[in-house]
Formats: sequence, structure tokens, C-alpha cells
Amino acid sequence: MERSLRVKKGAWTEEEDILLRKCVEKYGEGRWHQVPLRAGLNRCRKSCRMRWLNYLKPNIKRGGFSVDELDLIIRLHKLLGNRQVYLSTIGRTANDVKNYWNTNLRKKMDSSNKDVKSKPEPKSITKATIIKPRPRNFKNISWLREGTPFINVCHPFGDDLCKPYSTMAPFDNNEVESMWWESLLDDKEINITNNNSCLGNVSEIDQEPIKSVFGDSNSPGGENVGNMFYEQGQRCWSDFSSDDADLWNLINTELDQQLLEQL
DNA sequence: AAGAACACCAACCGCGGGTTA
DNA sequence: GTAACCCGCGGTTGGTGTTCT
Repeated sequence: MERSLRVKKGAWTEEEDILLRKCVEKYGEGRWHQVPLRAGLNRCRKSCRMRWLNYLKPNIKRGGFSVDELDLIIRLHKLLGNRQVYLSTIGRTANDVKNYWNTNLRKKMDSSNKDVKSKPEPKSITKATIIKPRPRNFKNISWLREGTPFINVCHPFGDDLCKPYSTMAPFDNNEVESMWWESLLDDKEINITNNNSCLGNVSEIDQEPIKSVFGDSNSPGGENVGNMFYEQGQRCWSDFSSDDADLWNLINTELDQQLLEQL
């Protein structure tokens, strides 16, 4: 319970910003419940976190949205829905994207949707078709602590890939990534087994013989796993380096090209 | 010139999910 | 197993500036 009667609310002062910035620079991000005390701020932890993430954090892109950014926001929104955390991958804060969406783009999207109301309703979306990719925390998984590379739970091939690679067939890095995005875009193959894991069509993988994938792992700076090379520190699928151009091309090919023209 | 309406955005709040004891 | 705690997402509010009438 925040001490709502005691903590300060409302706009932040320059002095508060300086205190918060110094605190985060000294102790790092996280442990927000300790930040008000450490920084000497009479603010609740949520307020401190929000101020840092949306305003003080370095490298925040501010100002007007470019045409490319708007295009990407619209496409990602169509792909992922109201999940500003993913929309914020374009380099804006989640709050910035959310505000812009709520005050600007949503109206345009609503009005454009009215134009197509005469069309038949799409098939109803059930709970089982909702895709909710979320970052995962695996720090309690023993084999991860031991340094075994693995792929994130939220993966097109399902829970089998949570297992250590020694029990899995190898996949090409780019292939895995693009298949995940394609699985998001292809509702025919998506099943959800629980709130957080995405299952794609695994029939082809099932036919692959299980191979040992740790045969040539002596490379400095990383590790060869089958035909994949993992950089040092790269432990999960979400750590794959991503080619923005590939993602952009994929979105371009799958989503409605006329969306922007309607705006 | 002044009040109303609108737009923008910083900030607040509730709640769900993950972690810890 | 579970209760308490913590984090952070997403909806909403409220203040301020701008435009309209």
C-alpha cells in the first residue's frame, strides 16, 4: 500500500528530477521500492519508475512522430494489439506511443473501420486465439543458471524448446526468428496452451531426428549449437540479434498495405 | 477579447502476473 | 501450497496550451 496521504503527487520539479537521475545512475534501474528512500524523494515507487522510464531515461526519442514511425506503429498495433510495450520497440516510450495512439491514431482507425462495417463480421476471436508474447524470467531454472543455451518459452515450436539443446534438433537462427513472426501472422497454425506460450505447427520438427548439438562449442566469444552460433551472453531466443529490415519486410508483406492510405 | 472546445501529454491508478519467503 | 510483496502494463485522468467561434 502506497502511503498516498504522505507522498507528493503531480508534476515533477527539476530538483526531483536531479535526485531521481542521480539515484538511478548510482544504483541502476530496478528495485523501485527503494528508490524514494535512496533518492530522498517524497514520491511513491510507481511515480519514480514512471518518471524515469517516460522522461529521464537517456536516449528517449521525443518530438513529433515521423511517417515511418506512424506506419510502423499502425502495423505493429494491427499485429499485436494494445501492447504498447511492443509498440515502444520503435524507440519511443510506451507512454508516448500510447498517448499518440489514444489521441490521434485510434480516431482515424475507428473512422476507417466504420467504412467497412457493411462487410461480414470476421470469425469471432476466442480466448484460445489470443497471442500474448511476454518476456520471461528464467532465473530459477537450474539448467539455465548452469549456462545451458535455450530458446524462450514464447516460441513457435512450443514448450519442447524450453528444454536444453542437447534434447533438441538444431535450427537456423534466422529461420527460427522469421518462423516466430510468421506464426504470429498466420492464425491457422497458432494454438495457445496457456497465457504465455505460443505453439506453432510442430509437425515438421517432430520428424527431425534428435541430434546432439554440442559437438563444436569451443569457439571463443560464443558457442556453436548445431548450425547456430550463440554469442557470449546470448541465452534465449529473445536475445537473438534482430535484423530490423527483415522484420519490416515481413510486416510489409503480411499486413494491409492500404491502411495508411485510408488515414 | 473571451469563453468554449479540442488536443496533447505527463501523471495516476487498478490490477494481473511473477517472485519470494 | 500460499500469502505477501513487487513490478509493470494499460486504461484513465487532469492540467495546460492551442484553436475555434
